Amino acid sequence: MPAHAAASKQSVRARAEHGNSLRKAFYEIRELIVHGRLSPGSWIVEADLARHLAMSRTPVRSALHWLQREGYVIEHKNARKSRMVVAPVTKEDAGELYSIIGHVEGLAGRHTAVLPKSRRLEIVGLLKGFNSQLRTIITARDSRAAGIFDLDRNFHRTIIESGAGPRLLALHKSIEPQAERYWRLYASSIINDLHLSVAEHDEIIAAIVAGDPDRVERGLQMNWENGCHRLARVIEIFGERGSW
Amino acid sequence: MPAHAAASKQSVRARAEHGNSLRKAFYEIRELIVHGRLSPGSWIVEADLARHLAMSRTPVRSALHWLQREGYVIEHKNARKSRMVVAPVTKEDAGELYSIIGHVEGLAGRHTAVLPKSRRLEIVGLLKGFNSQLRTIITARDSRAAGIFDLDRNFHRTIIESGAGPRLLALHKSIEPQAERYWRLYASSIINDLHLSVAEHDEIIAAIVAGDPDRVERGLQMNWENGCHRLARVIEIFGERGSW
DNA sequence: ACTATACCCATTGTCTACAATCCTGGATAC
DNA sequence: GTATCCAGGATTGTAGACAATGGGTATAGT
Repeated sequence: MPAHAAASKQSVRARAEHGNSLRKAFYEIRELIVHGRLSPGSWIVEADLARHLAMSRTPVRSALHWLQREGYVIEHKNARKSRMVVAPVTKEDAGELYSIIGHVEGLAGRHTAVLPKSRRLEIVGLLKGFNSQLRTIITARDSRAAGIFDLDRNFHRTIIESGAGPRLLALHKSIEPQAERYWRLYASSIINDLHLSVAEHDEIIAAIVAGDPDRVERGLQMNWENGCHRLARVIEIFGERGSW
Repeated sequence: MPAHAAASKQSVRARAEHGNSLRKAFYEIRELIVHGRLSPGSWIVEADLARHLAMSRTPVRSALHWLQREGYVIEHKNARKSRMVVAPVTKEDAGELYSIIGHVEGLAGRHTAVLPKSRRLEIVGLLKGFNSQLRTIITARDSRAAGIFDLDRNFHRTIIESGAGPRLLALHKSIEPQAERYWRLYASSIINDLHLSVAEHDEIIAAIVAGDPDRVERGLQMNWENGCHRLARVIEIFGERGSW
């Protein structure tokens, strides 16, 4: 079948790209927002994004709706026309966001706390690993923000994935990445307080070892709440917009 | 401009419908799911829904993505083709859902609890109204499920809208309607236990009057947790699928 | 110079067409 | 009789076209 063979050659590329545009658009646009390449408050034009991502407006549009539902993008509605803008960055928003994440993680943590002891110790092993890596970075005064953020995220994600059911996990996955925006926008300054967060992580680990749901929940909530305070101080100094 | 005039005649209808399809699709499909007209676990075909709603697949498709993000619809992914099915109804899911709602409302309730006293009393006035209406229905043995559900929803929504910020409110609005599915599927049996829920509402009211955030949070969480237990018993008896 | 009005362009919301993929059913070979 | 494979329909994913709307700008009138 030479016809088939010829067709398959073309479809190698097509097959690889068909059905992935929406996902790709979602993650790429989210990346743009989280990394501040799309400045908070700036106005989004579907066609521009579509060109940038080399795809049609259809998947871009859907992706934007997802992002809107999750709070990365907000809608200026004039009658029935919706202008989308990148969600602005404010102290109030950070406070609410961090508080929600803290409570969501707290709820998941409660379940983690009552897992069988063997499983808990397994988890604690991972957590201690992440935390000691963080300590290493601190003492080395190595300020590669990316690595730090990933370690912190892995710490939390490990707890949540162990304890949360599918709904709670999905909720966490949709909310938590938004904290990354604030991390990245104000990272350089947050890093100085990293040792505080690491200490709070130790408390959380201890609580998991003890198998005390209330204590785990409180620990996680506190970690986020304190993180929010630390962040608020920085925002106070540097202003609310993603500058540049 | 006769051409313009002729065009405007056509556009009277078009103008009324332009830009509302997505919203309409979202709410109508959600309604279908919540009311059980789309049976849990059944397989969704975009084109069928589009025909049913008298619109093209595009807005339907977007609406389905929203619903997927919010958990009304889940995705059976085979490679890169996603088949959407109406989210099944299970005891586990109900438990997780109710727990999440309880904690989200609890968090909002904390803020409500620390509002100025005058505002709190104003809120409490509304709440007492809803609750006394519920009592009336109970004593009258009037089992119009719809009214009961709305009253209960208004009770909770009043608290949340008073205390929650935009993010938390959006979160609540996207999660809470899913409880309605369970209400409706098993309503007839839940109503018998309504007096318990009403009593719990009284405790919540008292906590708001006292201005005690912990107590308000606990009250709301308990209300949902107990509701979940009551629901679980019913599911146990009637089976997990939306029958009919 | 300032305001009001009308037009035009930028942008969004929807629709239709097409490409890719999956699933089912039947035909064929063993 | 059963297993396998091909074909065709059914369904999803993307692209591009088109209609509608809103805001900005140029122009004219005062």
